[in-house]
Amino acid sequence: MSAVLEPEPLFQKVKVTPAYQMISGVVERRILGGELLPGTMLPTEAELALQFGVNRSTVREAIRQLEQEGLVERRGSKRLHVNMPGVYDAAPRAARSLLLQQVTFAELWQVAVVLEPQASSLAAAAATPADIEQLAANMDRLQLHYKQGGSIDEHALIDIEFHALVARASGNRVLMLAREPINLLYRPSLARLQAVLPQMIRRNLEAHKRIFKAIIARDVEQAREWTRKHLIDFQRGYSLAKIPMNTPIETHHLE
Amino acid sequence: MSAVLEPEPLFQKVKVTPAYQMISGVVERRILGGELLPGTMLPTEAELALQFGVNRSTVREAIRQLEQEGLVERRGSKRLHVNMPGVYDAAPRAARSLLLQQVTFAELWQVAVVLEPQASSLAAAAATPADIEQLAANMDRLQLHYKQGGSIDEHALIDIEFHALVARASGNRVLMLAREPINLLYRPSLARLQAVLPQMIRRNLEAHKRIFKAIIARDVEQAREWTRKHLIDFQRGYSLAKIPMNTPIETHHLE
DNA sequence: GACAGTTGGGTTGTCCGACAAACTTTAGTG
DNA sequence: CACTAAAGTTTGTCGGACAACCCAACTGTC
Repeated sequence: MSAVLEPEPLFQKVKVTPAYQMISGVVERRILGGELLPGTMLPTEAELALQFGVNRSTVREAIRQLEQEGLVERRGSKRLHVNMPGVYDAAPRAARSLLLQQVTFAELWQVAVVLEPQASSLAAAAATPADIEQLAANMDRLQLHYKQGGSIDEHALIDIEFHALVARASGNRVLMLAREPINLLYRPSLARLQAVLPQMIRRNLEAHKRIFKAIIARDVEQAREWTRKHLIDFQRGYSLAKIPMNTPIETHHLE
Repeated sequence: MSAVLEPEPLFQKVKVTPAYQMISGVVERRILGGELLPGTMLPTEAELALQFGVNRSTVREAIRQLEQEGLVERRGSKRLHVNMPGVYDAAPRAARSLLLQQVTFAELWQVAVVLEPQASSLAAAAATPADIEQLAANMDRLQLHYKQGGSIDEHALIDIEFHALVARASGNRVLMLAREPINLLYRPSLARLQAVLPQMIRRNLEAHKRIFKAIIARDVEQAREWTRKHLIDFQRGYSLAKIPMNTPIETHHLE
């Protein structure tokens, strides 16, 4: 009607949020805020519907979101449990889409070469006895695996775990999150490389040993430096194996 | 029954997956596999229900999952669009949970101080004219904002954008993803700091200028070095402002 | 009384049908 | 031809319903 003269609107457009989003939001904040502790059992869907005053269908849509975020989990196809995701397993989805985007080894390496030394260095400063114990266990497994000549892919897994443990030992949650894509992309790269250069396994074992020792010794600089060399060695492996750095990383490990 | 003698079971337990998971799985694979291109408009819920042969409620639950993953998006009005998450906006969820976990400035900084110089350095090597244009535009805005003395929070936003643009100019998708948490956590830190130290704004402007120039000049080392100094300056600001490094980063910017 | 089998309640996964609100398209009007 | 009003779509939400499944209590037998 009187669209000509538009006197400053008395009210702003209200931001209307769907109920299912409100609900998943409320639960999310409760969990992240620490009110709902991991392991807590949530009420049944019907009960939730009652408490929130909405229909069960609506609650279910909210649940699907929370499930996807990893904040709640269905144990044994039954009741929902709160499941605060440890920072490390936070971003698997995103990394998966990376894989399919044909990320190259060069991209992976350029990030790893700065993040990993930092992780080691921080770990040397901050590692707790528990961290070190876990690292030691990992070293043992790697050594055993080397002696017994296990499968290449399994070796790659242990190798990756080592670096993940180092990152965890740093106690830096941002670092752990930032490292997440590396974690995922390492495996195919490493496996491919070791398939071509078997001697790589031995070199890796020794590199890990040196890094581990530096961490125990609380030698921040040594830890950083050995890790840097480890990474550079990794890259050298690629050129030795004559694999171009801009090769996309394999994607067949997806499902 | 005859539970005593259990001859090897003829059939294994079949893994039964809920329909909503099957559906979200199918769509996910289609998108990630490249069959459904970003921007494609999906059918309506009713149509999807028809095609999959399930009820609309079931389709909706599947959609909630896909939405959460960022693979589909409600653009503007209503209809669903395919939205292959460009690496940059990939991990907002995870970063949010970080915020609420009371991440400290020290943790943020320890990651930024290695990632950002690397980003600049790579950008100096790889920036396209389009990248540089965007960076220039950002510089202009920052300068304008400085002269006119705009709000602190807005300044922080432009500042953050600069670093995000640099990362994008690196062309390294892993780096962009790894940087994501930094992106989110920067704002509160920066805003807080600038509130206490107004001169910080001028220093930032000049640091950006130097980094920008180094990138245009394709000077890889300079770009890295200036960025490193920029970061160290940032940290120094914290101690100047007498804010302890292990202060948790504010969380009230959440919603 | 111990134990196996049965029964029944609780809970999830799925479906059907319905309707208001918001948006889009179409038709109609000046 | 612009512009408005009506009709049609589509989403968000609701209520109810039911089969399948899991768990626990119950029951009858030895």
